[in-house]
Amino acid sequence: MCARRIQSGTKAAQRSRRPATSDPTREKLLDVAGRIFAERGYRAATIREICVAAGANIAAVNYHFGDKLGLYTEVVRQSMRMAELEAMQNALDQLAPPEAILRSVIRVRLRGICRRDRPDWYFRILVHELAQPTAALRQLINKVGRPLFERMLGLIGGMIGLPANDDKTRLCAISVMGQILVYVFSLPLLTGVWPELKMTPEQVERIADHIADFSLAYIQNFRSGNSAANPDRPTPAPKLRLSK
Amino acid sequence: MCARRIQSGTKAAQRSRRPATSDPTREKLLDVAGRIFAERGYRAATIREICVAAGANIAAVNYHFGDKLGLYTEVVRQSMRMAELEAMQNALDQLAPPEAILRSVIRVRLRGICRRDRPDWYFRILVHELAQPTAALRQLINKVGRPLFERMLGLIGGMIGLPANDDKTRLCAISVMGQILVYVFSLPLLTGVWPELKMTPEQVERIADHIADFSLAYIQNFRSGNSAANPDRPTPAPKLRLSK
DNA sequence: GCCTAATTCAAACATATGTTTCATACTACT
DNA sequence: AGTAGTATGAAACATATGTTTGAATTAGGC
Repeated sequence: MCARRIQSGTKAAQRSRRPATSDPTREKLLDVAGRIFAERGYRAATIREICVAAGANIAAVNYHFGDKLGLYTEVVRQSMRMAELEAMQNALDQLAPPEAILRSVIRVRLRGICRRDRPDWYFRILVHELAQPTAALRQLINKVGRPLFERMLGLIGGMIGLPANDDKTRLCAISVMGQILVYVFSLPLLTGVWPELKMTPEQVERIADHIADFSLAYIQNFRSGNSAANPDRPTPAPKLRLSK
Repeated sequence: MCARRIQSGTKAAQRSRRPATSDPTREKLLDVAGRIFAERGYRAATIREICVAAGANIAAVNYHFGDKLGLYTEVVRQSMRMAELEAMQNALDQLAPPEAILRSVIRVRLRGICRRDRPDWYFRILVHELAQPTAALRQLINKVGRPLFERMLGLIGGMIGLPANDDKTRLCAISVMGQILVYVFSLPLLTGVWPELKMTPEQVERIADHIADFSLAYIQNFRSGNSAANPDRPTPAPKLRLSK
């Protein structure tokens, strides 16, 4: 009878007490909340909707997680654990040629986006966080965005013969990431103007290959003939740095 | 005394009655609402916040626009009018070489994104609509997304020698659009991993040039040697269509 | 100068939603 | 079996927010 009062007072206490016990309703709540938060975002998702979807009482989330933000934080943390795992897994193929690695990274990222059932929640949650930020955004950037970006920087920097912190390397990395992210950030827009786009596994594979081809055309050309990428360019490409 | 009751009953009636009268509070309300809706999205924006920012009473929006959705609809409609105007303006330079046109389109779009003061509201509103759709999304796609996409399709299709409705043309158009949109959809993420990115006019110009260079490398190479874009590609690029 | 209609205002109303409360059911241990 | 700690349930509470109401104020026409 006093347990819940302790929890509502210090939400973290209850967490440290039972670190990984298999509480069925708690697990169900986390699972359902992940789906709903990813779908609607933090603000639009309601505790009642989550609880009825999980078959739990309205007070359950408050009992197990302190408050709505506690639940959200736990969902984000869990999602990011998965993201880290995935990143570690991908880091194994370091000995392949960089072109193949880039192709693989693009494919894996794009695959992770379209499977609706399984959680790539951190990606859909990231969409909502970017539209309407929460305290979780910083963590999400550091744990999800940065690893992908750093990986791209290392890969591309090596391929174009520039350091990872060169502006040109960063611009190229953003170009590649942009081509990937557009399929998760603005998928409704794309299907709106291109109804045949269904993101089936075969389509995703084909899209990933296109993005790799599209990107490698510039990257490999840059490597060979450094500044002569586009002869018919109007301005002669001044080499000023973005960060002065 | 009965006027407001008529309005709340049929919101459109009041619109048709006074088509373009310069009502100061109505104008102020629209202006402020555009800013706030673009910033917070439809759901998170509150009528009270809009009204106090406009120096109007809480009942003003209900009196002038019927309800919150009426105000939002009007804001979106007005934004899209501007978008159309801009699109018409850009369509003038049709006689330049396609490379120059593509470069210009990229630059104009990217410029429109970063000016915080002026309304490119439809772009920031589009971000929120994609994260959390409303009835306005379909219009926004048709009026904002489709023109840009169609323009890209025509341009790129002509450059790579494929029809506008070819999958390859569409993939290329999405690649270009993705590189642009990533700077508006995930700017917080980019500044998170690259703090020096400030989106000053000079930086924006440099970024636009990079995107053009990056894209033209593939497009122009595709035009000259159709399938031999990447010799060291593992799979031999099967030519199956995305839409079977 | 007054009257009618339009507009503005402060307050109230209705609903949605996060949160709390206390009673009840359940589980594990002795 | 009995009991302490834990979990669940139904209802109530507090707040935020869209909406409405009726009075007060202003503007324009005779």
